[in-house]
Amino acid sequence: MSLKHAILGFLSFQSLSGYDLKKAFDQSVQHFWPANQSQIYRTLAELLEQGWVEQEVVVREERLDVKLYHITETGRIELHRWLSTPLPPQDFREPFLIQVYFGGKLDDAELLRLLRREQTAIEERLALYATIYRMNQAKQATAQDQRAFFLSVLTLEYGIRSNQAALAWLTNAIKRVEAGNFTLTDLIHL
Amino acid sequence: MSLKHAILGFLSFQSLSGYDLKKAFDQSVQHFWPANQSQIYRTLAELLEQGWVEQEVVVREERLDVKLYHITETGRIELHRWLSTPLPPQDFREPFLIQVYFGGKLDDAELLRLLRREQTAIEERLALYATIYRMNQAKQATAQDQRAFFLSVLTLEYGIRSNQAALAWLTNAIKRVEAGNFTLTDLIHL
DNA sequence: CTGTCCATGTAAGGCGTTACATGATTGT
DNA sequence: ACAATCATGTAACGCCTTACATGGACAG
Repeated sequence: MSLKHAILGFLSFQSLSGYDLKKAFDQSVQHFWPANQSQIYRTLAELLEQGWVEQEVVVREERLDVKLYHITETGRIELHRWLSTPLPPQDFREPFLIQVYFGGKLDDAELLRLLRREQTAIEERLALYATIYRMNQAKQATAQDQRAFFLSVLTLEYGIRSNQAALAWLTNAIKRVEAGNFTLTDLIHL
Repeated sequence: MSLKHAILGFLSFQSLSGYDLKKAFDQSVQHFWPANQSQIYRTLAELLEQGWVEQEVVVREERLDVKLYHITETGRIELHRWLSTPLPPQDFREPFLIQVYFGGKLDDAELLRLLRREQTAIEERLALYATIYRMNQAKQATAQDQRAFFLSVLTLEYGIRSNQAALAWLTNAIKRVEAGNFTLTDLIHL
C-alpha cells in the first residue's frame, strides 16, 4: 500500500497531525497520489498498529486537541526498505481512451467535441503545472536539501512532460479527424 | 463504470461470451483498461439486469454450453450516450512517483537503481507497443471501417507517446543525478 | 451571523484483485 | 500422461470514495 509509505515519507520530514497530512498531500503529491481525509485517518490507525508511527496527544488550552504523529525507528527502516524495493507492474486505467477506442460509434461532430474537450482540460492542467513549477524555481534557493528538493520537483516535471505528450497526441488526432485522414503514421514520428 | 461500457462497446461489434470478452480485452484495450475474468462475469450479470444485454445459451453437442451475450437496443443507446458524455476528471495514481518524491532518503546508488529499473521497463513496453503498431499498419488495409480502426489504433499511439515522454523524463533525470546537478531547468525545455 | 478553517473520526458502498472451484477438450 | 485451452462462476478481501457526524475559533 503506497499511501502508508507516502504518509511515512511526510512524517520522516516532520511530525504532523492527520489534518496537516491531508494538507501536505493536497499541496504536493496530489497530482499523482490524491488522498482523502477519511482514508488518511484510517491509514494512520493502521500505521499505529504496525508500530511505524507513534501518536502524541497535544492538549492545547482553548483549542481542540491535536494528535501529532511521529515516525518511529522501525517506520524509518520500513520507509527505506519500500523506497528501494521495485514495485510490481502497475496497471493503468484511462476511461477517456475507452471513449476514443469506441469512437467509431460517434459522428465527426461528437468525436471532435470529445477530443477538443480533453484538449482544453489538458491545456488548463499544463498552465497550472507551469505556475507551480515557476513557484518551485523561485523557492529552490531557500531549500535546505537541494537534492531532495530536486527529486520532489522531478515528479512535477513528469506531470508536465506526460501532459505535453498527451496534448501533442490530441492535437494531432484532431487534425487527422478534421482532414478525414485515417492512415497510420510512421512510428518514428510518434 | 467504464467496464460496463467497454463491454457494451465490444458487444456492439459482435455477440460474445464472457470468455471471448476476456480475450477481446486482453488483445486490445489491456494497456489502458485491464479486466479480469471474474469481474467480466459479474459485470455481465449487471448488464443483464439493466437490460442492456441479452443472454443466449448456445447448446453444443459434445462441447460445453456457451452463453452468448447480445447488445440490446437500449444497450446501444446507452453506449452512445456514454461515449458522447464528458467524463468526470479522473485521478491518476503512480506509486513510482512517490518513490521518486521521497527519493532524497536514498543514496545515489539506490536512487539510480530505482530510476534505471523503471527506464528498462519503459523501454521494453515501448518495444512491445512498436511491434503491435507495426502489426496494425499491416492489417490496416483489410479493415472494414477505416475510421473506427484508426480510432482504436489512436489509443496505441497514446501509449507510445506517453511512454516516450516518460522515457525522456527518466533519461534526463538519470543524467542530472549522475552529474549531481540539481538545478531546475527552463520550463520551455520540458 | 454566516461561512471557512481547524480537527477527528465512522459507515456504507463501489470497483477491483486473488484465490477457489469445476470440468471437458485439444495438443504434445 | 500432462499441460494448455475452453468455459463459467463464487467468496473474500483490499483500497478508495462519498456521505454523515461533531464542534470550537475566527473573519467578514
